[in-house]
Amino acid sequence: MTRVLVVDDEPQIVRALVINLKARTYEVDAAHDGATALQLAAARHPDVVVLDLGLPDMDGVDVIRGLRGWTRVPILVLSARHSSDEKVEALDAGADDYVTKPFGMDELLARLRAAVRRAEPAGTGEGDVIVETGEFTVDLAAKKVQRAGRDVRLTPTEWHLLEVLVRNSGRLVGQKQLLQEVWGPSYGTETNYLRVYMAQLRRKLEADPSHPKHFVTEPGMGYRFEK
Amino acid sequence: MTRVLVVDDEPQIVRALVINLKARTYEVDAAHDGATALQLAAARHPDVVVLDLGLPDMDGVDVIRGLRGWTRVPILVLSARHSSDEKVEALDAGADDYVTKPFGMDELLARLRAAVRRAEPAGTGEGDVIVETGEFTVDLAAKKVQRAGRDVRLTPTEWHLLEVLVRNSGRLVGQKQLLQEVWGPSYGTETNYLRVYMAQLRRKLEADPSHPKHFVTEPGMGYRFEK
DNA sequence: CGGGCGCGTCAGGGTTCCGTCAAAGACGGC
DNA sequence: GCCGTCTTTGACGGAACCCTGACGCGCCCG
Repeated sequence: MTRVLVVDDEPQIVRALVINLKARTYEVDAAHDGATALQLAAARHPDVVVLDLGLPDMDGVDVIRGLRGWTRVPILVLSARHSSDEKVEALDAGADDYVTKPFGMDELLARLRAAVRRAEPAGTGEGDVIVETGEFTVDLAAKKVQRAGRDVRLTPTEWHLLEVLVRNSGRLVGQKQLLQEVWGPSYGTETNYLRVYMAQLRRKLEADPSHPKHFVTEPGMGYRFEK
Repeated sequence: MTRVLVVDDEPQIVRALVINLKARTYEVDAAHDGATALQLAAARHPDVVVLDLGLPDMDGVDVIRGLRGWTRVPILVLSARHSSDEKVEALDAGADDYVTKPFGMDELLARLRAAVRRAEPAGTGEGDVIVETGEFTVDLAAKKVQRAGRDVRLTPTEWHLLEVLVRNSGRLVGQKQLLQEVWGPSYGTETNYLRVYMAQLRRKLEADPSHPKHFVTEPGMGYRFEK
């Protein structure tokens, strides 16, 4: 199920979007100002954001920057402004598309589909969404982990953490980046979360959890997943 | 260098685009019909395609489908048609964006930048910048150092120091600059830090630490990293 | 020829960082 | 409204890391 975050301060627009999106089986969250939008984005991790630039509390472009600080989620900008400069500024700040009001619902939905489609992982054909180690296998598409032939049960947070690490296989991921990608942009310093959840992952997946081979700690820097 | 394929049958539009793109150091190919476009795309593997839908030999949407059969290259559609149905059809066929003529060049270029930006890998396993010497390799993105096939563990400070030196490969880096980049702006004179950590780096990476080949001391001035 | 300066090396101590455990709090399902 | 699961906290021992001071060496210059 695709999750959409709608951000607009005009209730009738939000209403129209929510109705149309829900009718097409999207899951929808709505925010009417920038602060709520950033908070909801962090909490719910939408697959795409529809963002009106004219918000009551902050500049829409700053909302884009706030999101881009920690996520690459597609951002589709709505705006009453037709000026070329506004469009360029929003797009260069990290927006993916820019639609001027009034807009046609069909067109908006088509642009939304396009944004979601290209954000999907490229590995549809033969791309290996499955990562194997000597002891366990991770299927990123199916969100499944197997060990010794048996499915391993992971909580949502555990899975999310595993996913970020596996997607950066072999590469060091800084603790700040991990925290922000899993818990949201305001959690850049709560390193104790990492300690607890890394321990959970190792207990569930490593052969010898106290001497991890695949989830390696780099003291003072971050963690690294190694096949 | 980013390569753009421009497809349009109106010579003046192609000309305007080519001039503007080349001025911004894009590499540009141009086609005036669909068949040539598909052929050029296959031969040159552009990073983004700008496609006019009104072509003389075939339907623009079929060009999109032809491309999407084998590539996910971003496609930015240009069209004189404002109808919503046309847009929806093109977008659902696999286009990434749809701009109606007449268009502003600034806006088009901004949309092009957005399309290229989101197509570039978030960080795929390969494609990292790797610096090699005869004895060890440094992967700056993965924060990984290998020597004789084995991973070498570096502490945060050691890594930071190595990073500054490697980023200035071949150039002399003054001790003051090194100190300030690694330890912070208020540390301009504690040269003993440098001595200690340079020794650590050499012990971990040089074949003969007391006769360094890659981390060269320039007495009284600073240090230099040599491949 | 001797002193001074800059650099390399080593080892100890204070501090930060990490793994582990347990328990309270929040959330959702029945 | 209760119960089980998941998340968030807090505390503690141990490990890793950073700073520091001392010493030896080679080079330049007096």
